[in-house]
Amino acid sequence: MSGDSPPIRLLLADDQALVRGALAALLSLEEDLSVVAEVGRGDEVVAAARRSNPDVALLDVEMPGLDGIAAAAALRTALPTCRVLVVTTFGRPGYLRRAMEAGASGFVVKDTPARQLADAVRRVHAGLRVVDPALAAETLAAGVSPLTDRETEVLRTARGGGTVADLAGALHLSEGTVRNHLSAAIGKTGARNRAEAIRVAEQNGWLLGE
Amino acid sequence: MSGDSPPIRLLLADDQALVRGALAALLSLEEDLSVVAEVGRGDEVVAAARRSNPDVALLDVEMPGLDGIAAAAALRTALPTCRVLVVTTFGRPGYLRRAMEAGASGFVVKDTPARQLADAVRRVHAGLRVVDPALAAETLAAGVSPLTDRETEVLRTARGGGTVADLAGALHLSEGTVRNHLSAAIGKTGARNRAEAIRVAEQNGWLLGE
DNA sequence: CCAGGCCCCTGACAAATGTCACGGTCGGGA
DNA sequence: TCCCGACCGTGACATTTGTCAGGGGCCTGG
Repeated sequence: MSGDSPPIRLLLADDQALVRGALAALLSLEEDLSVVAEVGRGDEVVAAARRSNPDVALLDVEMPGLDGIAAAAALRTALPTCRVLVVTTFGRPGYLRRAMEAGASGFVVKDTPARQLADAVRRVHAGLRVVDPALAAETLAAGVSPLTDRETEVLRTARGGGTVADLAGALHLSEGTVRNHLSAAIGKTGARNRAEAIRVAEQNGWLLGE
Repeated sequence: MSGDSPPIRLLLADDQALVRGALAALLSLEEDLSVVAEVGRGDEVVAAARRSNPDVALLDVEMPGLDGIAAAAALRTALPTCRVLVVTTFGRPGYLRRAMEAGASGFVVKDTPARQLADAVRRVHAGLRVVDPALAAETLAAGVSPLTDRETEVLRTARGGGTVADLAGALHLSEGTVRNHLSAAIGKTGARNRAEAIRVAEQNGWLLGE
């Protein structure tokens, strides 16, 4: 923090241009931080990082092209020295878990006061981990997704809201199989509906990833 | 814009503290703008505005307590001189329509480049209207909600994802009536499902307000 | 006054959905 | 090796959902 060390180089990834720019403005107020790249899609993160060589990347989870978790994983392998701080709207347990598994160093929800963001960045840059304690507890409580791969896939496809026949067609499965998977998912989520099951799974962040 | 006129006083309302603070930072970079109040709930807008007497209020639509549209209406009656600029994540046709009906002067989606925000604020302050042309066209095309009050209410309640019996209980209606309203809504939205109907109505912004 | 719209209810029906029991394949442990 | 679990499928079944045709009450505008 003594004035003459080079500033921390930041990459910002968020699909909403306005908040992206606003975050850039916010972070640029800090003397020791410098925004060196901004992207609006997950699949542009690695390329931009290669060009600009940031110290810390702030990634949103909900992004077109590639979600922030996957982008974090890709970034970690491409530039292992670059730390990742996930900044997201939704504090879903599964998001946090998967972000950490993907190699993120920090996880911040957009509810947190603006002043804490710069500190989070500095902490992450210093090699520390930044996680909201309450969310961490919730994550432990929620546990890993009980859904099998196929069930997850079926549920994710069902999100669009089609009939069983549609799902069967889209997934190249029999209607009966689709119904079985859905039934299993409904049971495991404790829901009474397909719709409820989708909501539960979504809130827990179980519908992400491949 | 000649340097010595007093700055435009701004009120910011957004439930996500981080973006709220970030927007404040972004707008504070402009010489002629000054953020005089920040709130995180719709039902705090009027009180904060009374205290700080802003020239322009930037309101998010999705907020706890009171949605941004309703807050805009309340603000317009409480402080008619204060202009309203709605800043929202979703460019839903119904949102724009209702924002305008509520007396908003401008409507900006969070996808727009950050640099345009300050200009939008200045335009609104100058008495002009600010609307994304593409979204305006879409709004005209989408038209007013075809749903009757009751249908809207049933659909909004059904969003939570319960069985017909649940809805009937929550709304103090007969199950048959609920089914009839749902059926009508499904027909009017062109959907094939309850779930699809909800999605369509939500995307068009037909599920807001009372 | 009457027509028309919205609201509420009933009852019956077809279609979609959810559940269950069952068999079979395949791969990875014990 | 054998067993277990995930996976795919079938078929039958109960339940829920969506549709339709009615009926009445209430209000509003012509």
